[in-house]
This record gives sequence, C-alpha cells and structure tokens, in this order.
Amino acid sequence: MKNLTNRQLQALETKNKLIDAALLVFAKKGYSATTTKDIAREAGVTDGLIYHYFKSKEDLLWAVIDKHTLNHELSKIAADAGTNEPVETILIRMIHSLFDLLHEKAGLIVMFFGESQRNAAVRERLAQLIQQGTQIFYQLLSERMDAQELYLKIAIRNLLTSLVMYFLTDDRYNNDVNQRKEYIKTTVHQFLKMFN
Amino acid sequence: MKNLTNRQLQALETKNKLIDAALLVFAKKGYSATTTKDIAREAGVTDGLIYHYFKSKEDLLWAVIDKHTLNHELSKIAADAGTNEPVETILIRMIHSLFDLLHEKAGLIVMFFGESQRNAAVRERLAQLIQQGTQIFYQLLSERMDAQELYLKIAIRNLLTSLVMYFLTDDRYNNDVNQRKEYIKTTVHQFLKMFN
Amino acid sequence: MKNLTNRQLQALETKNKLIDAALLVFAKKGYSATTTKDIAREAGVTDGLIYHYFKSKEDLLWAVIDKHTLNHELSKIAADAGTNEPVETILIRMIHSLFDLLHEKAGLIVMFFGESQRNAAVRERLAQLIQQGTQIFYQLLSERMDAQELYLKIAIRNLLTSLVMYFLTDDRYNNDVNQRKEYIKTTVHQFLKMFN
Amino acid sequence: MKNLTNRQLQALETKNKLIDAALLVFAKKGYSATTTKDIAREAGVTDGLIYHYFKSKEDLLWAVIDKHTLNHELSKIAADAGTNEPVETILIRMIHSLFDLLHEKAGLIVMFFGESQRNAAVRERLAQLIQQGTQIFYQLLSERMDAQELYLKIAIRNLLTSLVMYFLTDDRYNNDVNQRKEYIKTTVHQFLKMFN
DNA sequence: CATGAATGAGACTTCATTCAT
DNA sequence: GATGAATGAAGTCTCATTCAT
Repeated sequence: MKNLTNRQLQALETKNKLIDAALLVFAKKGYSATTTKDIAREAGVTDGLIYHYFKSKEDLLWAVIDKHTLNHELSKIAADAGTNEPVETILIRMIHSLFDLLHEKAGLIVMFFGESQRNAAVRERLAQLIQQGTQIFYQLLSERMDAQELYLKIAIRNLLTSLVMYFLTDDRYNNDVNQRKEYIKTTVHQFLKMFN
Repeated sequence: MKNLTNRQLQALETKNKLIDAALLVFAKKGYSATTTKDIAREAGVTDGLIYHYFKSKEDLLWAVIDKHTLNHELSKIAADAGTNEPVETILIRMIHSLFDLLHEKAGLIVMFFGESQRNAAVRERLAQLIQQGTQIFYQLLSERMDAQELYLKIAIRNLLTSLVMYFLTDDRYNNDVNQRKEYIKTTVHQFLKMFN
Repeated sequence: MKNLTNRQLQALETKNKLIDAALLVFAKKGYSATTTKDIAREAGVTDGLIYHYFKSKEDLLWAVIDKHTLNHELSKIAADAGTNEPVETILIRMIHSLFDLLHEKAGLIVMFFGESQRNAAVRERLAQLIQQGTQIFYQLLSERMDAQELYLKIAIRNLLTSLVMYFLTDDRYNNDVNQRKEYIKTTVHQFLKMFN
Repeated sequence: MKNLTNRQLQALETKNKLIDAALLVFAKKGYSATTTKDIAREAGVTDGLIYHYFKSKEDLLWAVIDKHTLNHELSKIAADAGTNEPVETILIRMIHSLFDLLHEKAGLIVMFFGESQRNAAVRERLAQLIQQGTQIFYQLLSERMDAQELYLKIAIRNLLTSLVMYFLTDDRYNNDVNQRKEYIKTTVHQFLKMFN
C-alpha cells in the first residue's frame, strides 16, 4: 500500500513487537500485575521505548485489544463451513476450528476474561464477541434448522459459552486431543437433539 | 462450642470484617489492583491491622477463599429439590436457586474467574467448584433420566457453565427478572430435549 | 531486705525476665534490629507487658545496661589474685577469670561494642569499663613492677583491649580451651617482658 | 581500559555516590538504623534510585564492603616502610600511616565492628582484615627480629588490635596529635621490648 | 498484673512515567 | 528511533506504642 522507509518499517515492527509482548504478559499475569518492565523485557526493548509508541500502559492495553478483534477469524470459520454436508459434520468442523482459534488466541481470550470484570470497556468487547460468534453460527444454522430465532440463539449462545468455558478450564491445560474430540462430538450431538 | 470472651469475639468479628471487605474489593478491582489500604478502609480499620490477622495480602486472599467454599450452599440447593415433581419443575427451581446464590456470592464468583487465570491454586478451586456442582446435579438427575454417565455429565457441565457465563456477562448487569426467567425456561427445555 | 508480697515478687521476676531477654536479643541482632515483639517472645510474655515495666524500648536498653555494670565482677577478679605468688601466675589466673567473665557476659560485651558506635552514652560506659579494668589491674601490678604510671597504664590498657578483641573475634567462636591457654600464656609472657 | 560514554560515566558516578553515602550513614547509625531515605538524601538523589543500582538495602551494604577492601591500602603502608632504618623508626612510621588510614576509613572500620557481631559474613571480613594486617606486619618484621613465628604473630596481632581499639575508643573522639604520638611511641617501645 | 487488639508513622520496595543523551 | 538514568507517588509490610478489657 504505502511506501514506508526502512525506519518507518522498523518502527512498525517494534510497535507490533510491543503489542504482542503486552498481550502475552497481560494474559499471564493480568493487566494490573504486569509491569511495563515486564513488557519491555518480553519485547526485547528498553523500558522507555514503550512511551515512544504509547501514551501509557492503558493505551497499550487498548492497542492490544484493537489489534485482535477476532472479527476476521470468526468469519473465516463460518466461510469454511461447506454446504452440502450434514449439519453435524459442519458443526463439528466449525467447532474444531473454533478450538484451534481459541488455542492460537489463548492469551487474548484469557485477558478478555480476566480484565472484563474490572474494566467495563473490556467487558463490552467480550459481550460483543459472544454476540458476534452467536450471529455467525446463527446465520449458518438458521437456514438448516427449523426453530424460532430466540430459541436457536439461546441454544447457540449456550453452546459457545460452554465451549469457551471448557477451553478455559480444561482443554488448555490438558491438551488431550482425543478427549477434546469426544467432548465436541457429544456436545454437538446433544446440541442437535434440541431441535428434534 | 467454644467459650469465647467478649474480646475474642470482637477479634473474630474484626477478622471476618476484613475478609468480607477483601472479597468485596478483590471482586471489584481484582486482586492485584486492590491495595491493602482499600481493604482496610472498606473494613473501617487502620492499615496495619490487616497484618495482625493475616501474614500478607495473599494470605488474606486465601482466607477469603477458604471462608467461601460454597460447598454448603450447593448442597442445600440440591436438598431443596423436592421429589415427586416433574424433572423440569425441579430443574427450573434449582437453577433459580443457583442464580440467587450466584447473585449473593457474585463477588466471590467474579474473583474466582478473574484470578483463576493467573493463579494456579485459585484455578484448582474453580475446577473443583464446577466438578462439585456437576456432581450435585448428577446425583439428582441420574435416577430420573435414562442416559449414560459421561453423556449426562457433559450435558450438566455444559449447562452449568452456560448458566454461570450468562450470569457473568448478562444477568448481573441487566437485572431483568423476566428475561432471566425466559432464559432459564428455554435453557432447561433444551437441556431436557437432549434426553428424548 | 524488704518484705515483698507475692505479687511484687512476681513483678520483679517478670521485669528481670524482660531485661535478660532484652540483653540476649540485643546482643544477637543489635538494638535497632530487635523488635519489642522479639523481646516479649524471648521473655515468654505478651507484647504490651514491656510497657508496663518500661517507658520505651530505649528505656529497656538502659535497664539492661544498669543491671550489668560488671563493677562487682571485675573487683572480684582482682580480689582473687592471691598475694605471695609470682606476678606471672597471678596475671594468668586473672586473665583466665576475665575470659570466664567475658564468656558469661558475652551478650553484654557484644552489645556494648555494637551499640557504642551509634550511641554516645553507651560509648561512655564502654570507655568507663576499659578505664575501670585498667585501674583494677594497675592497682595490683603497680606495687609489683617497677614502671612509670603512664607506661604501665598504657601497657595494661593494650593488654586488656587485646584480650577483649581476641575474645570477640576468635575465642567466642572457636571455644578451644588449649588455644586460649596458649594465647594467654604467650601474651602474659610478652606483657611481662615489657618491664625487664 | 573501557571506553565509557558520558552517560555511563555519570551512572557509575551516581552508583559510587550511593555507595559512599551508604558507608557514611551506616557508620554513623548502624545498618539497621539507617533508612534508605537517609542514604538517598545523603547522596542527593531520590529514594527510588537506590533500587535502580542495587537489589536491596542489603545488596548496597555488600557493595560498600566490596568497594572498600583495604587490601591495597594496607600493602601500601608496608611498601612505604623503608629498609635501612632501625625497626623502631619503621614501626612508628607504619603505625602513624595506619592511624591515618583508620581516620580516612573510619566509617568503614566502625561499620565493620558494629555489624560484625550480628552478621556472620561481615565478621568473616573483619577476621580476614586482622589476619591480613598481621601478615603484612609479619613479613616486614620476621626478617628483622629473632622470634618464633607464632610468638611474633601473637605479638603483632595484639599490637594491631590494641591500636584499633585505641582508635575506636579514644583517638577518633579526642583528635589530640600529641597524645597519639606519645601513645604510639610508648606502645612501639613496649612492643620491641618483647623481643629482647 | 497481664493481654493482645488496634493505631499510625514510617520502613523497604516497586513502578509508571519522563527526559537528557 | 532508542536508551536507561532519574523521579516520586504509592504499595506492602513492620513496629513501637497505647489502651480497653
């Protein structure tokens, strides 16, 4: 797009390095408990540099959140759904993709949960994310299942939150692929029985 | 049981005041972001007194956790279940009781979620709580529904985590009783359809 | 002497217990680094009781110092000197007694040295002690040796300070009786050669 | 040796300023009784800066000790001894140099004594210093006096500790040059008589 | 006489932030 | 753009001291 000088490129790279480092440490220790020094060290830069790119520690938190909207990734999961397969197959594949996404973005997810209780703006984003995920699944399922909108949305919402909770409390600690597979299979089966 | 002098009683009261204050502030701001001064002010005592009763801020966190195990409360919900009614009625009443408990212990719940990501020991407790809740519902439902143990437990676990997530992200902010009622009714309905 | 009631007796005992405990802990950790709690615990009483007997921590320090003047003990060493023996024998016996005293009052000695640098009044007491020791040895030796007063006093003073330093830096850590014996014998021998 | 930028030089200077300030205040008040604020004020910097250079107050104590080993200074005193003069002249000159050193390093000496009773590692250093001083004097005197090694070493050790004690308890408070001169002259005279 | 709960000042230390280089 | 020395406010914790019981 733009033609950036070497210096501008390096600046951009450093900024991204800082955002990524911040996400990592925020997720591990929580926003309050991480120090700017932690972030600088994780990013491999010196303390002061953070303030060259961000107004404050809080500003950096927002940069982290802004960089990782998950919008794109969630849409992509839906797009990969395929069309002519049975709903169960589609759902299972989507949920596996969702777990992959959760694992890839574990830091982000964890941070969202950890910070959402004490930071209203973060909470908004979390609610928005759930809403968005519900919508994506809804669009896909509404034409395939015969159910009222609210009924379907509640079911989807409960499905998604169950999945995220399972990820947060089990799956990310015991990375047992078979157990996850079994869990997903059963959960999808139970989900579909709601619409018989 | 024990014969406490007035002074010992008052000391116990102060200690409890500190634990309650700590829970309140931890829940609001998170462990790291709350200062011992916050806690002391909330409890209406001076800063130093915390350290007369607790070795450290962390020690106080543990006292908070130890005081609020929810063991008793969860069991009580199950005991109130009644026997000769239809499962749906029982479940709905139990879940309403659960929401009451969640509201009453909101601070605790929030703290558990907020701290669990960065404190392994707290995470253990949370996992334990989920496990315990699942068990209580399982005992009640296993004799009423015809399903495999694992199948039933996964369903219950997903149900409970959905409920807690709903509480955390919606219910506690918009205290709309009707919306909650509707949500519970639908959710229970969907849950039961899994066993048709 | 006086007829004390049981309660007064107990009070006296407690007060002494506190003074002894204080000396012990002051010697081990130094005045500044010991807490009143340390002292109370060492004495086996509760925190507040110190202030029933002493105005302040500093006041307790003075009580410690006042209780242990060493006046009496030093005089006794001189009195035990014997009369018709050779000077060397007398000196060696006195110095052995001095070492016994140093060991017995190690805590006090150590405290005097530790505190004297930062507390002028303690320093006075220390200078006084050295002066007193010198005088006691002087009285004994002046009639037995042919030397000028100043010459003799300097010799004695150097002898005594050497002995105390030996005690502080060696003897109290390696309680090797033979090594001490050898050291005293040689030191006395060298001391007496000054007067040939 | 190293090429330091201005900034690095200034940093080094600040660090040294802190170490010197610490020595000064530790000597005056003792380690426990001096506050980090005292040190910062003495060094003319703000409180927090101490922790940019040192991990803790204790760490600063060690930096103080490490910076002032006295190794070099003690050796220099021996080197200045001269060769063809009578022992008495040499000794007197050395001891005057030693007193100059003691005065110059009074803070350090005082701190060593004050802290050595409650800090084993400091005590080690003190013992080492005495040992080292003894050795330096021994090398010089062993070829000039006819005496057994142990006999000579005990004499030297007692001489040195006497001198230090004289410095600590008298000389540094009444800075009377004549009195010191007289004391040294007599003490050296007495020392040499041990080898007649 | 004895207890130990309570206070409040102040200790050590951390940390977000600034700024000269 | 990058460094890291420096600041100062604030945090956790300690401790001499008081006082109601």
